[in-house]
Amino acid sequence: MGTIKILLYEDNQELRLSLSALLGFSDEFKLLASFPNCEGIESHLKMFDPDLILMDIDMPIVNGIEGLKRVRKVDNNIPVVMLTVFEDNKHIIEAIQNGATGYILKQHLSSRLSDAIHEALEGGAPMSPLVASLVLKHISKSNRQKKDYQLTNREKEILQSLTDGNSYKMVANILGIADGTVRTHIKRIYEKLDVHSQAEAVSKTLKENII
Amino acid sequence: MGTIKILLYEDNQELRLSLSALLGFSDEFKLLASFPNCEGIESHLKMFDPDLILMDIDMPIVNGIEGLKRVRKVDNNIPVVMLTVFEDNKHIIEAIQNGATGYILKQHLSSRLSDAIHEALEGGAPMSPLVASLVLKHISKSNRQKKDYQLTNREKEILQSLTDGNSYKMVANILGIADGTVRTHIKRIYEKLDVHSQAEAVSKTLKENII
DNA sequence: AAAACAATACCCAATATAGGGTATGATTTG
DNA sequence: CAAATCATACCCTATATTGGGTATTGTTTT
Repeated sequence: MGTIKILLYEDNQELRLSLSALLGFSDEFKLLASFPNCEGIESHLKMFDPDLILMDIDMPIVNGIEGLKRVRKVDNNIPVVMLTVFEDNKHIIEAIQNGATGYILKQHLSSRLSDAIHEALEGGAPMSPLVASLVLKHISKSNRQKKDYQLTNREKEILQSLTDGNSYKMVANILGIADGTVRTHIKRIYEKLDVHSQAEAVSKTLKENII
Repeated sequence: MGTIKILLYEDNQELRLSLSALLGFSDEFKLLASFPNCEGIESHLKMFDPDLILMDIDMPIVNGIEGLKRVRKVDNNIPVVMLTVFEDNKHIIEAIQNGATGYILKQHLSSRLSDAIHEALEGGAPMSPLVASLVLKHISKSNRQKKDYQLTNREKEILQSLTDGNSYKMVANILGIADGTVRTHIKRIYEKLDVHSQAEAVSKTLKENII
């Protein structure tokens, strides 16, 4: 494998220099250029054709999240490893949702940078454990403790079917029971969920992950 | 800090032995006991009071996911690091959703185990990069590319309001326009989404993240 | 400037849904 | 074994929703 060509976005000059030095230790890395923010990143991509991008998040003018979005508009594959001093929940999740490849805390840079670059190029997602922990919490939060509405199994089946967009006649057909029976169940479901229409029931069910 | 007390669940005897050896290299680790599956894990917790649990996923009788659930029922804090040979998307996500602390591929055990244990105890989430990558994809998939149904702004507003569970009369009130107008918009929305009821529209909207 | 689109508003009729009942057999629970 | 719960099924009526129209006023686009 040839040299790994890297672009760097970082507003802090000191860190830019030390990253440059860090990458210079090995001649498998080549720092093509570095910029103090993501302005014009689209043209940088064309101009330099990098293998990987290292990107700070908190930068003036055009920050890392915005930069990441711009990159992803034109290239969905190039690894973008985010760097940050802050274990900033919001930014981390936002970066990940926008397709960041990995997320390294600056405090771990000296020990992890080289490994991280290789991992990113091999399809992995280099991540400081503290970052990973935030991500995990985000996930398990998102299927957080669902309220228990004490629905019976049959009621859950019916609510599920309603939630799939079926009218109650369709539900009756699908489950092979009479319309009236579906109605009875639905009445009870509405009582338990405290809703008064199908739309509300579907909305509540999907938003609260009830089933 | 004293010795780190560890419980191990792993059905493969060979691996159990090699893990035991691996932990034995450093006297900061103490393997309290190991079991071929998670049966009786609740009483093991009481009996041994471990600092950390290492757990295989694929085990007979009571597997790692089920074991993890049982642990989390009685203790939300103890780190549980999952081990697996398979980069099995489903299991990984399921484990994480059930509160796994970290997730190490067995192929990385010899190089990563010791670090992983420390990271887990320090509140981090040790994760093989390939695992992390799956997790990230899971997250960004969940806010994936939304189809464009070419709704106008007004239509989006109205669909949003419907999706919040409002009837169209309520929508009319909220937006300060006549019922009939809401109706007209809704008709067009239904056409564009190709649905034929509020429930279907709400369902499609929430499931496909349309707004 | 003509054509297309967006947002507004109304008409009618057929169907669906919501909320109020009652009832029965089967199963689960105390 | 009695009581409670679950799943089934039906009745009635008022209201909501859907699908089919037409129409006016601006605003964009061509």
